[in-house]
Amino acid sequence: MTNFDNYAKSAFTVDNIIFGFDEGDLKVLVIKRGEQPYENQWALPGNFVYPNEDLDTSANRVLQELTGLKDVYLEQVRTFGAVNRHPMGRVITVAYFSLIKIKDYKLQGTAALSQKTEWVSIKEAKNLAFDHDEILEACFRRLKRRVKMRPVGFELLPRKFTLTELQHLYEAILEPSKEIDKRNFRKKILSMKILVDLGEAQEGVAHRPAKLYKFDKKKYEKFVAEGYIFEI
Amino acid sequence: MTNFDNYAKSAFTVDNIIFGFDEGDLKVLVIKRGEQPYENQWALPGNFVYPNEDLDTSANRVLQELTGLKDVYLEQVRTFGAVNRHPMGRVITVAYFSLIKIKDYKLQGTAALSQKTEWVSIKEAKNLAFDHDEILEACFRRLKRRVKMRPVGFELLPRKFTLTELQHLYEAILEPSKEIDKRNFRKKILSMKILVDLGEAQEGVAHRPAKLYKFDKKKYEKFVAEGYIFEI
DNA sequence: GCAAAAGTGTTCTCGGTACACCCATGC
DNA sequence: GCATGGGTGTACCGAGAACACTTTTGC
Repeated sequence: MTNFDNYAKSAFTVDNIIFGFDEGDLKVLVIKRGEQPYENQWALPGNFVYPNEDLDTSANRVLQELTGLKDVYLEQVRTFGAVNRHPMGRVITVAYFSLIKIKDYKLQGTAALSQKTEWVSIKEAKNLAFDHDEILEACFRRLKRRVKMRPVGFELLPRKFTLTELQHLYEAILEPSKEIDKRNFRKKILSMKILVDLGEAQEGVAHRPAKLYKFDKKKYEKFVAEGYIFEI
Repeated sequence: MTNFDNYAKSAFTVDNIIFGFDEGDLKVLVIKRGEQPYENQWALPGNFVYPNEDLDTSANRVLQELTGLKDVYLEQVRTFGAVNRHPMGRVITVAYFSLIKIKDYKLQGTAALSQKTEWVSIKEAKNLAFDHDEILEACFRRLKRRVKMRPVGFELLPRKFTLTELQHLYEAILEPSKEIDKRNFRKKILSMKILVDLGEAQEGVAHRPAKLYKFDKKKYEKFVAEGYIFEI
C-alpha cells in the first residue's frame, strides 16, 4: 500500500483473514502496519487488487506473500464499502478468509519478511486498524456457520489428527464456552464415514495413545454427489 | 451507466437483484439495456456507486429509482470481479438482492420510466448480459438458504396472506418440483407462533375461504432474543 | 350437487442428547 | 501405581415424515 496516489480515487483492495488452529485455540494472523494511516497498529493482511488480477487471485496472492502457501481453502465473505472506512480516499475492500494448517506456515513470503506478523487468539484480536474489527467479526461468524455445513475444519488440522483434536477444533470455533459430548461427537463424525483410520497411533504421550485419522475428501465428494449433506 | 469514461479505470458498481412473487412463481426484475455494451439484451438492474455513497445506500438507490420503494429487505450477496467481466474496463460489482411485495411495485422510478423493465420467472431468466447469469444464480442460491434460516419469505407476500400462499412461496423458492405436505407445513409454521390469525377470511373465491394471517415481527424478535432459531 | 381449495390428527422412524466406566501409556 | 487422556453403549425424547377425509364456499 505504498503508492496510494497511483491508484484511482476509487480503489479496491482485498483483505484476507487467515485462520489457524494451535494449542486448542483459533488464531488469526495480524500484521503491524509500518506506515500511515494507522501506523504501528495491528491490521488484517490485505492489498490493492492489480488491474489485471481477479479478486480470488488477489486474495491468494496476499496469502502467498505472507506464508508462502498456496492451494488453501479460501472463501469470499463480504465487501465493506463505507464511504469513510479508509482515511485517505474511497477504498472498498472485499473480505476473504483462509484456513491453513498452522504448522505449515513459515515466515517466508516477501511480505512476511518485511513486516511484523503475529498469530493472535480470536478472543484477543481487538482494536485493529480501519474497520478490521468489523471485518474480522463477519469472517468469524461466517466460519462458524461454514464449519457446521461443510467439512472445512480439516483444513486447519494436520493431515493426521486424533478425534479429540478434531473435537477441540469444533469447540474452539463454535462455542468457546460449551463443551461437546465426547461420545456423541465420535458417534456422529464416524457415522459419516469420511474419516479414515490410519492404523497409526500417537507416540510419546503420557497416556493411552490416540488413533490417527485423516479426512477422505474423495469419499466425501462421492457422498455429496449421491445427495449427502454434511452437518454437525 | 452513460458516461463510462468519467469513472476511473477501476470502478465499482452494485447490482440489485430484485425478487418478487406472483401467481405462484418467483420472479426477478430485468431491464432491457438501452446502450452499449450488450445493447438490447436483458440485464439485472445496477449502477455505479457514487463517490460519497455507501454500498448499501447505492443498492437501495437502484431499487428506488426502479420501483419507488424504500425500506425493503436488502442483503449483500457477493462481489464479482473477474478481470474481463465488463468489456469496457475493469469493473467489479457488488451483488445484492431485494425482496419486494410485487403488488406494491409501480413503474414510477426515474429509471423505470426511461427503460424497459420486466418481471420474468426465475426459471426463464437466462442469457443475461455480462456475467449476470452467474450473479443471478448466486443470489437465488443465497435466497434459498436464507429463506430456510430466517423469516424473510413474508417480505414477498402481501401483508395479509393465507397459509396456502405461504406454502406455495416456499415451494417456488426451495424446490421448484417437490411439494411440501400441507399438514406438516401448517403444523410447523403455526407452532412457531409468529403468525397472527387476523380473524378475516378471503372473499370472492369459489371454494371455502381461507383465513388470513400476518407475520408478527415483534413477536419473532422477542423469541430470537430468547434464543429461538427460525428454521424451515 | 359439484367443483375447488381449506382445514385437521395420528403413527412411525430416526437422529439428538444425556450419561459413567474401563483402557493404555509414561513416569 | 497413579495420573492422564482414549475409547466405548444404551435409553429416552422430540421433531420430521407419511398419510386421507370432512368442510365451506361459488356457481
